[in-house]
Amino acid sequence: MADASSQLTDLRADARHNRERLLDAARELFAERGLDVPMAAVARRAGVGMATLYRRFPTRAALVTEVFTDQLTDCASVVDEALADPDAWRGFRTVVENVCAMHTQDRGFTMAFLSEFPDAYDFTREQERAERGLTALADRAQRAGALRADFHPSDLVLVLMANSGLAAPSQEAKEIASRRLVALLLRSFAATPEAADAPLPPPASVALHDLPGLGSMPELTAAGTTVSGRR
Amino acid sequence: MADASSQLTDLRADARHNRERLLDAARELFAERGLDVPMAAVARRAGVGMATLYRRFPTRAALVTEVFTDQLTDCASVVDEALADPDAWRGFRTVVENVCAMHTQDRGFTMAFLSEFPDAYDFTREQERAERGLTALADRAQRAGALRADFHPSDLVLVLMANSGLAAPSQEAKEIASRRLVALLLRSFAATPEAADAPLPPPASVALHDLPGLGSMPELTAAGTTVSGRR
DNA sequence: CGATAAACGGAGAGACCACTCCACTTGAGG
DNA sequence: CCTCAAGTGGAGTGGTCTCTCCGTTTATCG
Repeated sequence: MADASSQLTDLRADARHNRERLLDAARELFAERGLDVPMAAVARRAGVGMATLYRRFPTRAALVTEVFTDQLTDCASVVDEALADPDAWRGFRTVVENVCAMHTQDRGFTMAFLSEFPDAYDFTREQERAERGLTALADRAQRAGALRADFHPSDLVLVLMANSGLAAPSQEAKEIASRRLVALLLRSFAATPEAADAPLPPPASVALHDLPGLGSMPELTAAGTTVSGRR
Repeated sequence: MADASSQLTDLRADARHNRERLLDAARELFAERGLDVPMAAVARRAGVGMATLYRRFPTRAALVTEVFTDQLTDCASVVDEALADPDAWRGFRTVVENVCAMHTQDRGFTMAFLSEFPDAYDFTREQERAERGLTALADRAQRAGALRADFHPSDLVLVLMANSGLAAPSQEAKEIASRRLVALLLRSFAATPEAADAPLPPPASVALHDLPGLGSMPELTAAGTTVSGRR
């Protein structure tokens, strides 16, 4: 069972190097374009051939897992930090804000975080650890009278999923929207007036039009452009 | 400019019939599986050939537009109804609840609603009409002192996008989650204590695992099953 | 009922993607 | 420096999807 470590150290120097390049490339592309980027794009950005990518990461899930376990453990440590905060509400609030910010900044992370990976055991384990921590955090805030009694742990999942639904033409607009949404939801969770009446971050000023919506849906826009418009 | 109507009535009887079948099929499939269903699936469900589909709706956008303009006008009429309600807050609340419910029940509608269609002029017009109505509704609720002063019209778009991010293994779970999320957000918008302290619908009880997440992302699960697992 | 244009179905061209195979290259121990 | 297994790149295979072309069918009107 020392395979996990030996497999990596037994790798030849160039192979280990390429593996890093692949992970970097995947990290970038997942963040920018989500988990469904073509495998060839990852290989190309890493400057290696397809075979190298597939030899190192036999399935897409393997690559995704490898890329995001780091960030997932970061995520969990954010929770631990928050549990150390003497102010239960501030701890709770910061975690929600931070996790949502992470998800907004990295498109792929959201998708990975909200998914189940049948193969990725340690991924799932970290996921559960994060979940337990979050529940503990909520519990503490509730006992401190800062979090409403009708809050349910699953509401956190709701917040995460809601946050993942946000879309905007620019990354910046997306972050503004996320901050606002999170503040709105936190206000709804707050039990004390001072927390509930904290000022809101600026509105997102996104309209129904000028949304990327189907811009991220190739087929629809492609229908008009690919054939008739391209040439 | 009488083209729009004449084009339809000039259609041969069988063609008009097939056109209806295509719209019905598309409506069903868009609702179930989103806007990105294969065109062939639409044709097959309608019981017609590909050519018929493409002759009637040259682009996917044309089909989408045709399918959803009805529902969009329904949407707008919900707003008009709400404006007729003497209780400004109830009107506001009902609209948000209804629109979100519509979106949760129809996957495609959400995608269409949150998108811009460069070609679909009447679609855009209805979108703007709905937007104006919603703003008026919010204005009235604000003047009545039922809606917080820091509410901004764009927050409605936030609610819609947030709602669209919800995912769950079953349609029912999705609706429960949506109801809860909407209630949470409405609570955050409410200016009066009685509105803010209304009881919440039941929690969604979705965990981080057991989410469809990448289930709707073919590549990831397919990677493990298609080749090695299928046979 | 027969002529004819409108409408039809489905095969197929072209693009894209996941994943594999194999002839060539290169790092590392002797 | 030589050997050779480990490592590599990229062409190739099979599958899916969009959109078109064309030979056949059929509604409609005189």
